[in-house]
This record gives sequence, C-alpha cells and structure tokens, in this order.
Amino acid sequence: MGDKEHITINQIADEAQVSIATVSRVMNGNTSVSAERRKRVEEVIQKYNFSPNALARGLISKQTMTIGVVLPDISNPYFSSMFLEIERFSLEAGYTLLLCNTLFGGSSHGIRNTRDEAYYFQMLVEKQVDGVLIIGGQVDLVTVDVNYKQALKRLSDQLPVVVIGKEIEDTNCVFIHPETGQGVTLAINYLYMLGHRQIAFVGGQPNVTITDIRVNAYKSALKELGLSVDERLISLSDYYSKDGYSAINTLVSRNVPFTAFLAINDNVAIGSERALQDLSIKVPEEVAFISCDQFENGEFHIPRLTSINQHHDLLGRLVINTLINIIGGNSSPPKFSLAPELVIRESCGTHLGIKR
Amino acid sequence: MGDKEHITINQIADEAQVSIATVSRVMNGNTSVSAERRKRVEEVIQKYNFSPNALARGLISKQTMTIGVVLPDISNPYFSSMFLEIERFSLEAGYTLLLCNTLFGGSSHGIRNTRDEAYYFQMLVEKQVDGVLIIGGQVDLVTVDVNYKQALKRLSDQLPVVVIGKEIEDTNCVFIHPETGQGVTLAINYLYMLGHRQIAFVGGQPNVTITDIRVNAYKSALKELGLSVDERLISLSDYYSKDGYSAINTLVSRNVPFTAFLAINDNVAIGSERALQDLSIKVPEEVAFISCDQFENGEFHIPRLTSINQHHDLLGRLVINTLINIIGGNSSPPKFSLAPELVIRESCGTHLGIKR
DNA sequence: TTGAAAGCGCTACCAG
DNA sequence: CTGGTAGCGCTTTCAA
Repeated sequence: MGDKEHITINQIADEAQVSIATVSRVMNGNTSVSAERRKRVEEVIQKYNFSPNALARGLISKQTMTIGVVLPDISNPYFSSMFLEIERFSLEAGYTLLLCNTLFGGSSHGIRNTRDEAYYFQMLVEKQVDGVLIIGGQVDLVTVDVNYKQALKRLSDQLPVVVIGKEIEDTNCVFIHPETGQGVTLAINYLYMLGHRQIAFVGGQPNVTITDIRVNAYKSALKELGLSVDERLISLSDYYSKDGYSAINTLVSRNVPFTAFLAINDNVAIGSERALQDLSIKVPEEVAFISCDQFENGEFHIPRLTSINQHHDLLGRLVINTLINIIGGNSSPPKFSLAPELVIRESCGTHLGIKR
Repeated sequence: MGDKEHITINQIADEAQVSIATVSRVMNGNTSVSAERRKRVEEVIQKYNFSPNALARGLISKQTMTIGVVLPDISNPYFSSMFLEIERFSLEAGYTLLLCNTLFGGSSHGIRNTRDEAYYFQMLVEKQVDGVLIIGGQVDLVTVDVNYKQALKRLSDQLPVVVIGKEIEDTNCVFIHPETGQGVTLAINYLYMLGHRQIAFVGGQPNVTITDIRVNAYKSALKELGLSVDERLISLSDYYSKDGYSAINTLVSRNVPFTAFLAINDNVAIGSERALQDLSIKVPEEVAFISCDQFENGEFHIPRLTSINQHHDLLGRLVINTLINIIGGNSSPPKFSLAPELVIRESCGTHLGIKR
C-alpha cells in the first residue's frame, strides 16, 4: 500500500513555531525572513527530510516543471541518443521528463500499443506538463491523419508544443525540420566518385516524410550526375535490422544489378549486410554501402560503417532549448543549421585517408 | 508563453447548469446522476474538450498515476527494451512514466549528469509519484555507497520502491534479483563441449554486481569442468562496444592464449570482435565467443551472435507488475524464475543444428 | 439524485 | 519581518 507517511508544510511550521507562510518563504529562498527563524525552519526541514508537494505547488504556480516527450520507440538508437541529450538539458533547467513511447508502426520488438497518440496528448494535458516535445510518429507521415491533426491542434492550443518534423498547418506547434536530404546528396556524390553507377536505396517506411525526402534527394542527386533513376532499385521497408534484411532480399530478387546502396540508417545497413552475406555477395568488394543515419556502434562494425552523421544530439539540444524558451516566454525563432557530415569508414571499400 | 487558456470544472458546471459536484460525478463514472444531467454535462465536456486537472485531483486522491523509472542509460539496449515492456504494462494500468537517466558511470556517449540519484529521488517524491522502479545504477555496486543507501532508504520510506538488483538491507524496497550466473554456466559448458579449454571473460565494469556474479559463475563453471582459472584471462572494462574493443586489446597484450571468450553483452561482443579483426585474429575460426546478454541486433551480425537470452522483457513485465501490485495494496511476493536460454547461432563457429 | 462546503498542501497577497 | 487568509481545481462527505 502507498500508505507511507507524508510530512506537510503545516507540521514543519508547527514544530518550528512559525507560520506556514514563513516556511514557504524559506523554501523559496525569499529573503524576508530573519536569520534566526530561517535557521530554525531549515533545521526542522532537515530533520524530517521534508519535500514540498509539487502538486499543491503546481496548482498555484501553474507550472509543474515537467515536460512530455512523445516518440515512437525509445529502443531505436535514433531516439534514445536524442532523448539523452534532451534530458541532460532539461535537468539543468530543472525539468523532468514524461516519456511516451507510442510504438507507432510497431517497434523492433513487434510490440504495439493499445493507445494512440491522442491518448497520450490528453494525459499530458491532464498532468499539466509545461510543454510537449514530439519526435516522430504520426507527424512524420507524408499525409497526416485527420484525427491526429485534430488531436495535435488541441494539444498545441493548450500548451507549448515543439515538434521535430515538417510543418503541419492549422496547429500552434513550433516545427523544427532539419534538412535530411543534404546528407544523401553527399553520399551519392561520394559513391559516384568511387565509380559506382548503379546505386540502390534500401529501407525506410514508405509514406514517411524522412523516407520520402531521402528518396527524393537520392533521385535528384542521381539525375544531377546524369544517371538514370530506376524505381526497381528502390526497396523500402522499415527502420530496423530485420527490415534491411528483407529489403535487400526484395531488391536482389528484382534482378537489377547494383554495385552500391544507401541504407536509411545503421540498423538497416546491418540487416542489409547480413542479407548480402547470406546471398554470398561480398561487402564491400561487390557491393559498397553508406548509411544515411549514424548510430552508436557503426565504428565497431565489420566493415566499419561509412555513414552520415546527422548530429542528432545537437538537434535534441536545439529542440529542448527551443521548448524551454517558449515555456519561459521567449519565443526565439529557432535558427539553426545542422550540416550533415559524411563519416568515411570502410563500408565503401576504401579509406581514402579522408578519415576524420 | 505557457499562457494558453485552461477550462476548469467550474466553467463546465456553469455552462451545464449543474453543480461542480455533478460534473465530478459524471467524470468519475459515478452512477448517481440522472440521465438527463449526465448527458448535458457530457456534451459540455465534449464541446470544450475539457480535461480535469490531475494536480488538483492528485492532491485529494493521493495518487498521481505516475511512476518514476530510474535507470543509468536508456540508450543501452538492455534498459530500453525493458523500459518498453514496462511502459506497455503501465499504460494498461493507467500509469505514466517519468524517466530518469542517471548516466551512472557515463553513457556510451560519454555524457555525464551533474545530478546524482539522490536528486532524482527527491524530485520523484516531490512530484508525488505513486511508486518508483530502480533498474541498475548505484544499486548495482558490489559495495553500495553510504549516501546512496541513505537516499534509497528515505525514498523507500516515503513510497513503494521496487529495485532490480540484490538486496540492500535497511531499506524498504522490494528487491527482484534475477539469476544471472546460470547463463554463464550454460555458455561455458557449451564452449567446453566444443573443445575450448582456454576461455576468457571480457567486458563489464569491475565492482558491479552483475559483473561480479558472472565472473564468479565463470570461475565456478571452469573449476566444475576441471579447468584452472587464470586471472589474466579476465579483462573487465565496461558495457559498451568501445569497452569490448579495449578489453580485448588488454587481454591480447597479456599474451595468454585463449580460444574462446565470454562477452558480458552483445555490445561488448561487437567491440571485441572488431578488436580481434584489427589484430588479424579470425572469428570464429581462431577465437569463438558467446555473449552473456542478448540484444536486438545480434541475429543480424556477422557472424550471427551466439548469446544468452536473459528474458529482459519478462523481467520488465515482472517488476512493473510487482510495483503496481504494491501500489494497489497487494503485496504479492514476487515469485518467478527466468531461466536463461542459450541461443546458439554462429559466433562459436558451428551451427550444431540445435538452432531454436 | 443533487448541491453546498470542507478541505488536499501550497503560494502570494495583505495587514500589521 | 511576520502571520492570516484567500484561493489553485478537484473529490467527497453531508444534508436536503
């Protein structure tokens, strides 16, 4: 049972022989308290290890020092590394985070939630969080569901919301949309430079903005280089290892030759490589690849993954700062540019000495 | 600014021409409301999309339907997969989770927090969470810090606390301590069966319970098989890929031959393999290995990782259920056994056909 | 079935 | 500098 004792400000006031107003002042660092009383109060607080009830506090102050973070799947390194960065900054600013995994589209574990994002939104409003951060999920769909959009509007009508993703009109969210196509161009150019002319694209859920943008960037880059686009070289699936595995199998079954491919992220790259190995296709000798989104372990992979660092950590920092600023009343327009960086390692078969 | 409008129960009552008591009844599914009034109230609630203030609610009801989860690093697959499972069950029971990454011992990213666990504990108490789940961190140290212990005691004096880890006396926590040595025995026996006689142990932070237990199990298993224990074949470090990498380098530099090793988890295994590759030692031909703790991507690795499934998901389910039961007043003693399972894949060089 | 009213624990205003 | 007190928004008796 949760029936453990709870000290209140009244008991502290009693024992310290002062009014609750004075105790409150001491707790909030108000200067208008005599040294003697302050000391007395502090001692009693110490003695009972008293911590003020944040509910009561929040009821008056209208802030809970809590921020809601809504994302699809924390077990995905993309989200977890960002979350860590977000938490670090929240902590410094005194905020705590309510994490909501919507498991949109299913996680790597195949787990699915029974509740949708609207449910979480409602809950966050009820709990009076000071703001909400939305990182992926339904916002990322190329065409956003009407109900979702409505839920998002309602949420953003009630509290500050920052979302990582492309703008959804008729809502009051602040949208931060990093350029994610640029890196693809970098990658394609690099592969071209190495002599590759048949380059495939592997992984990523169809109809999700990031997939869309990258596929488009892929096509544009190809055209820019005077290469033709063959739709059969595009094999989408999802964002996990198993999806890289299946995507490669699909791709190979189409019998269109390719000498290199772009994987939507490191997980997909790993699954892809596994699939190629099972098909006795040598990597990187026969097929080179680059991942569009760098995760943690890539540099320990065999071969070490050449991939694009999209600076998720910086992005995380950016969004939490933006949100906290908005909560604080400073609506500083989020100015930023996170130029992606091609990290050349071994999965394209060369070192080039460019290593950095 | 967070100055968005907030509807309250009063306005709903006004508009519906009933008392706030009636509105409250409607919201809480109390039957003592006439159909007519109920309908009127529901319509107004709908109209304004009213959600009750959980702070005010919690102030009276003494519960916030929020649970605090304290763990070292959510970017570690061990924790994230467990968290997902925990969240799923919390959700069903109506709880939301406050996630606290203590970054104890530093994360894979090298990030460290400025606050310690005691700070989080304090914050969770203030926010009146209904219970706390502690998964790793300082609890896992072989000798627990005095201050930490005191903080833990204070926390558990004030609310229900379930910790995954070995018992720490003088606290009111419920401890759930899965057997983690058993799997090691399985692994060693398997390696022995394959003919290995010089088996090393790689990774894991020294002075952390789980490392300790596994190293001890490793030693016992070796002795059981009539093999001698050579301390030079034990190379500890930490739990990430980079740590597997460094641990192998240390190990090899000692010049004690080994034909197989146990890695503390899949991350370490991956880093280890990379190190061996860099040393031109062939895996699994020259050195076979098994990971003690299976993560997500192991089956896509080259070679596919043979590792031990410790059933973290089940453990997560177990602990959250235990906590929720305690919160609900049922102090059902956590009965369980999670027999680890050796998942044989390729990193020991054979398939054996045992595949399952 | 209904509403009035008493708080939950705290902050902030107002007098003194 | 200090204490009294009016709420914050809600639930829950207690009468009606």
